[in-house]
Amino acid sequence: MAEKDICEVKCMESEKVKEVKRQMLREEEVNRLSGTFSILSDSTRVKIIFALSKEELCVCDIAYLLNLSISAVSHQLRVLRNARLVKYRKQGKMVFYSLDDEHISTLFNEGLKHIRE
Amino acid sequence: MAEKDICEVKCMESEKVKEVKRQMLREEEVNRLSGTFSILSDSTRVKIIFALSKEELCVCDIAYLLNLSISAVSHQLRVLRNARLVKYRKQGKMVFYSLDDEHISTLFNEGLKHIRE
DNA sequence: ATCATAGTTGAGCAATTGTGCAACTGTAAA
DNA sequence: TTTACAGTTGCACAATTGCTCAACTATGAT
Repeated sequence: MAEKDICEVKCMESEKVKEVKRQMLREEEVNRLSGTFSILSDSTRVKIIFALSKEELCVCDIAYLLNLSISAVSHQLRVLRNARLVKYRKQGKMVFYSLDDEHISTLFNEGLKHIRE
Repeated sequence: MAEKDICEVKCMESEKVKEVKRQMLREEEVNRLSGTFSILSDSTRVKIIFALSKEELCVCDIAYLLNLSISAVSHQLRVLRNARLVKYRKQGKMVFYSLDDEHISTLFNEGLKHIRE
């Protein structure tokens, strides 16, 4: 990031580059964008989101479906809760989770379309 | 992930859960999906993809725009190359990069729509 | 051939992240 | 109240990741 690392051709002072610089995303937008994608960048969370896109499920159901510990699932559900991607409903000792963001399904399905070409 | 961790309510043997299990994504799909999202989960790569969605740029241009070292940018460009999200064109000593995947722009813009509500 | 420059690459480091473990909360049944 | 169970949480640790540094390749100019 030192000035010396920048090439001397001055290509970066062209109109083209200035225009890109002008349009560049703000730091906050970049962070929210990469943050959103990073939630979907883990295979456990992908499986959870897929499962919840089909049915409302309790923590135990999810652990069973993913063959993972209750603890691991709960940790990931917290991530999804913090990101407001899932909501939950308590019923006795059990907690039922479901998706709480229509955008995320769209994003998720766009990703599916991508990998399926 | 031990059996003991699974609850004893047998909720996971309901028809509902069996049906989700039947529809569940294959491991390979899950990995490709989370892999795709993980490429977009880093703010540096988000900026690079955004910049390249506007213009074809050389490594130096990108480093200048992102205020990062040539090396750091080159490392990230390799990630994008390996994922076949960018292509490059050599011209003398310089290397010009551009997007090489129409899907990724769609996914990217869907993400933008998400954060902008 | 020699030198300078644009970019690549591997090693190493610091920061982040996913999961297991164990202790904890809260609800229900005995 | 006591006990059991569904789920949560903090800590620790291993694995991954992004960047720097320095050495390297490749191209062009002298």
